[in-house]
Amino acid sequence: MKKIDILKKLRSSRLRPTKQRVEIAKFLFEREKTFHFTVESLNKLLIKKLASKIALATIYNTVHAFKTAGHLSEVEVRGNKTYFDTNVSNHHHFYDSENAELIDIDANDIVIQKIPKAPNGKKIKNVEVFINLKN
Amino acid sequence: MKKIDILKKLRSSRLRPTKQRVEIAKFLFEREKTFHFTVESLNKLLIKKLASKIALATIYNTVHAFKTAGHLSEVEVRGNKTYFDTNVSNHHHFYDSENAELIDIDANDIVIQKIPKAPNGKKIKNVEVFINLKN
DNA sequence: TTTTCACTTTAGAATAATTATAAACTAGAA
DNA sequence: TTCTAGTTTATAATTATTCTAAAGTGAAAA
Repeated sequence: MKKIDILKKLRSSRLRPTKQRVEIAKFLFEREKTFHFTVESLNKLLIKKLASKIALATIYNTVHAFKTAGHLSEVEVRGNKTYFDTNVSNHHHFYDSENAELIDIDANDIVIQKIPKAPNGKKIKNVEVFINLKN
Repeated sequence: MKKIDILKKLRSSRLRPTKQRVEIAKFLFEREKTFHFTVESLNKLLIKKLASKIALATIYNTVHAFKTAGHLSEVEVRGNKTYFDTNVSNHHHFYDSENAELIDIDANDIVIQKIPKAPNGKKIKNVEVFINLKN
């Protein structure tokens, strides 16, 4: 993803392309593969990568702004920290608890044959499959 | 579940049947239906139910001891709090985010036709399906 | 350009969930 | 009954996250 596209992405979601947002966006979206992270891990990686450091609060703000804008998705993982994913399409996850690592599974690689109907006036919003791994 | 069975359950997992553990176990396991809770909600319910109150740290200790012993399972739910479930068999969940409520789905009510194979030397430990609900 | 102001960033305080500590208590073996 | 390892408890500490309020900045308007 080019810098110009980063700027477009930010502007299209009514987020001013500040220095910090552009740097974080470049770090997150200029990748081939999807990227999974927690705010803590992202912060550490940004400290390594960037000359000037970005305030932790800004990283929280920015990640949430990106999530709200639909540029990041939040992944439910048992435990204390919140995981985010640059893959915002409908997909699933392997979770390797030994390395606290998420691995994407394409939506087409899982086919569900039978599913219960939603209870009392509710509808199904989405179905997430989470496959825990062991050695 | 009778009191005698509560005592058995505790002893069989090498947990001394202290007053607090017995009370918490009775509250959790003397039920027809499965019960979902957070430590916070359990604490509130126990305060209502019991004359003497149990220290919050003890509730954390006990819930974790029960989980380690296999009497409770932990459910992955996005968000800050940890949910527990008295249903320890293999099963799935609906999640109604509006009421922050979990609803059990029997393992037999979901059939997965196609599943990817585990990556690099890993094996599949278990598969959890999580169905988010909306109105 | 310069001005202006709503939007942002920031450091640090505040909050919330959970875990650690260490002293007092207790179940159950001897 | 005595003794001891296991347990409970109040409280402090830790961890993740959010809040606050002051200083900074993009970009529209003058």
